[in-house]
Amino acid sequence: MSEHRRLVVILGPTASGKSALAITLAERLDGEVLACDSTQVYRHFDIGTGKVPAAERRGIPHHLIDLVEPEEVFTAGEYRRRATEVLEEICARGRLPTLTAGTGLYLRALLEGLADAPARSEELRERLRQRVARRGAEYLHGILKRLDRESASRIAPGDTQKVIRALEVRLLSGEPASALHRQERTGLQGFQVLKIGLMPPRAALYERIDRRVIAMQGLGWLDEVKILLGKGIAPTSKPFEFLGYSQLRDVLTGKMALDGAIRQIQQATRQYAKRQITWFRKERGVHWIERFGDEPATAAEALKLMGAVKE
RNA sequence: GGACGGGUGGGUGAGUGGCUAAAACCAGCAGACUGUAAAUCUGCCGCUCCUUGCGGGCUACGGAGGUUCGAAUCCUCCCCCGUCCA
Repeated sequence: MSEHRRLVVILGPTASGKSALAITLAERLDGEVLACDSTQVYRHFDIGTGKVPAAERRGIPHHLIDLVEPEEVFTAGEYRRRATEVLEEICARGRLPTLTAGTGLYLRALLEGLADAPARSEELRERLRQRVARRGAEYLHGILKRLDRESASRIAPGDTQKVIRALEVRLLSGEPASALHRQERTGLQGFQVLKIGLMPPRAALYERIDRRVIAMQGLGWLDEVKILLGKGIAPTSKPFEFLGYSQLRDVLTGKMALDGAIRQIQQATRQYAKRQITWFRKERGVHWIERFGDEPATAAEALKLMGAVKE
């Protein structure tokens, strides 16, 4: 019964056509779309994060988008809570949840759960960061080596961000992160999950990325950034770290020329796509389709996988 | 025509006699990653051979010669590029 609830996950690198496929499937199967994307949860950052405009959603409800303001911090744990709720609601309505996943960590957090570790503490992080500033990254890694040898051996000394998180966990919980990570976690319960992975040929994907950046430009991306800055959103807030937003911010403050910025955004996006591919390759139980999500053949194959169509 | 400055590996750019297949950064390739994840980090990155080693060989710093045990580094001529003078 509860196992009869289904969840379709469409995962893949940026620009692989996840949204298009999700909308097509949702239309055919009475579904609703939910995003698994760390950037689309931010309000006002629309064009560059690739949110599907309302007019192009063909009436399909979209969830887990525009959850927080730019100055807020959003995390994988928060995503998991929200996504679980939304999933329940969609199922209660008797509809099929269709998840588009670009953020591997969030997907894992939702499907497999997170360790029972403490949430981040800004004060503690600040103190640790100051340590790094004064004594260097190696020093902080040395402390971790003393408090949690196993994590220290897994985290590169130069990876201050991860060293700080491991120390934070150890200091706040009293237990090494490595031990907490070994504990049983409860993942998503009661769903039969079908994972469809989009993996178009690399060269074609990169071309599409390049073209999409230009297209976003044509949609008024620069103006969007101008408005964001005009609203007084701190240029240092989280979403300004997202692909393109930092470059466009620099264009507006005269630190960079537009054409150079575009080239840089294209490049950074290609690099990001590669990182996503590296992550998703390890994801288990994925039905890979080596095509873009907006190709008819892809939808046909996906529908077949779901047993919705027989040929 | 003359005077300087410069031509280095895919790019930028250090290097002024041996420690240099040549810093650093970028790009590229591969990878890691359980609350910042569109983030953060790691490895490789001239060719080639094998007994895979702080291993061997070859090629490489505009071109051709030369000096030297040894040259990207010094000398000569030539070819390009930039600036200035005529």
